[in-house]
Amino acid sequence: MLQADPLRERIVSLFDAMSPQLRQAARYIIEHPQEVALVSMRELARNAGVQPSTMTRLAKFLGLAGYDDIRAHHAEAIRFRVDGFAARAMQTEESEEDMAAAQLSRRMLQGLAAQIARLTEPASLERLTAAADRLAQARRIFVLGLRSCHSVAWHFHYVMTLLGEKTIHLDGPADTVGDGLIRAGAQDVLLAISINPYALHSLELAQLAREKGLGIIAITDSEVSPLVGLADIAILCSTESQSFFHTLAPALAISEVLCGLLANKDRTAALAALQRADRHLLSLNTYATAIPRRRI
Amino acid sequence: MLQADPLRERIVSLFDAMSPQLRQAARYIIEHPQEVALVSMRELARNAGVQPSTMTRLAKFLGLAGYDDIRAHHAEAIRFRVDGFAARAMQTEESEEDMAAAQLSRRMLQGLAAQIARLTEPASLERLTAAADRLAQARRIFVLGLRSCHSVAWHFHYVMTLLGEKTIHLDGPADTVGDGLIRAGAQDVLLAISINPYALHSLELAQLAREKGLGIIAITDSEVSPLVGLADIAILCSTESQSFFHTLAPALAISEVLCGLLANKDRTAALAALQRADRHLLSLNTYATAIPRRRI
DNA sequence: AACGAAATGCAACATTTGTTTTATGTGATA
DNA sequence: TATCACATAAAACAAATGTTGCATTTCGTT
Repeated sequence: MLQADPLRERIVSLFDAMSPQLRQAARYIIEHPQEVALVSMRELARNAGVQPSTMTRLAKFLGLAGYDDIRAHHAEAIRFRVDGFAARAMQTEESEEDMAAAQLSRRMLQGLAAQIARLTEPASLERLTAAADRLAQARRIFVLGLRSCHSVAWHFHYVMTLLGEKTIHLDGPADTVGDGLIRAGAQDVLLAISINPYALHSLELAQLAREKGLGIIAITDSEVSPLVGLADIAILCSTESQSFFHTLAPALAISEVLCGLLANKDRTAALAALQRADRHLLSLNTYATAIPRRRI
Repeated sequence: MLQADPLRERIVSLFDAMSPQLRQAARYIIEHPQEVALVSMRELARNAGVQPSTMTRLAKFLGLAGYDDIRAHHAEAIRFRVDGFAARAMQTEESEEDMAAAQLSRRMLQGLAAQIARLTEPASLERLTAAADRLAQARRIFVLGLRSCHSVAWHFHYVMTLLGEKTIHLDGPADTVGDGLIRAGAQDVLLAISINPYALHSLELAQLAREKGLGIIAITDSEVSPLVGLADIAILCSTESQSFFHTLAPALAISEVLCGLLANKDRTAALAALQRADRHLLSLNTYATAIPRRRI
């Protein structure tokens, strides 16, 4: 609430020009900004000790169309504080219609950045470190992410293969996705990634893993995700975006943090493993830094 | 945000006993707690995709007198949070090792958020919209991302399959990665994703595509990436992270923005396509929202 | 003191709100 | 298949909301 706030400043600057009743209303709004968004205008007027019409008149006095503008502004301020610096206004329907592409892009990116930044809340960090501990203890890590979540699952698996052979990616053609679990046991952990809408197969496999005694770490999108009940630890990521689709960027960020934490548990071993992987890939000519001269 | 909250816990614990519509309403409330206090019930219902009556029924189902109890509770939560962040700093009673882990996590996440936020610079936005335009014009889009970039390529492809059949994912077993380009021509575009160290195969395929006359859009990590010279448009994303590994979160964000921009070009068509995809997947029983009862 | 203008209170208005009632659909049971 | 119970959608409802017009009061000016 200490941020620059144009409406607030306007109220203050025009305060001296107001009538006594307007001042009383304005003073109450300045001193109880959050109440404006939380109660009805009539109740606010009652609490401020003025007539309802005074609130409307105050809005017009400020050059606004009506009281709703005041409320909308204060509601936005609350959202702003909760979401960090995200520009909200997702449900504004019509504005999205004619939004310039650049504007849509900016909004999407800012939203993503805010969602990732929100993962730094203590509750999330605790779950992240707990999950990393559990994964570190496991004999093997089975990684499961179907459909849209495949990208996250595969990324985690890929990075982990650079570190060692601990992970097994539950994926494959011809409906062999779950075959990896054949030899899974109580010493192992399943890292399951699934977001709404939840792939049925993911849930089935997670439950199977549970029955087999595996520990389960979930990356999912809600406290009421079906994975939460199955998992020992569930890390939550928001998936909402200003476009048609869900976003997986926060989920990917979580996956990357888990990799980072795991590597950090034994930095020298991680470094050695990475060097070995480097040598291997180098000897296979996997990488290049310039456009290759094509053969023939 | 994730503090102990009796009503919240009650919703979660009773979630499994709810009907589908009640669940949808409850899920939205769980995932958007602040909105409950900031908008009217009818608008909340609209955003949650349920009937207004469902909100009332949810309140009664939870043992409350009416919806106003739900709103009052969430409003109270917002009022309390005003100085809640002082209390939050106190509750961190972690071991030193966890402390370090949490610190690393926070640093990584903040870094990722900042990198994505930096993509909103005008130069990036221009390239993004130009790339989207080019992709929209193309007859087909070939998507190429190997090794670590597979996750981004696949995510782009997956989302685009929900919209139509425009993309072809250059991937496959048994060294058939490049086969998709056999029938590629000048009307097509290659979306190539590659970051340092650049997979040799990606560069070879990009060059082949160039020779075949395809347009090339690149998502890569540097102005001096070998892809920049090949590409018509190169979108740059930073990949540095506070850990051992490169991050792909910004690249994924770019991919998501491109999808969003493409869908935005014809919103009604996109909506129709998504609905058709929905129906298809629904009829295949692909998704579930609860733990499935396992067969035998 | 009297006038006029501005400020204020009050009541009626059209909307919108949350709720309840009434149909309609849907899926399980016998 | 028929039946029943239940979940859902649609419509109707009273209560409240924000707004407006008008009457009253207040206050400065003459």
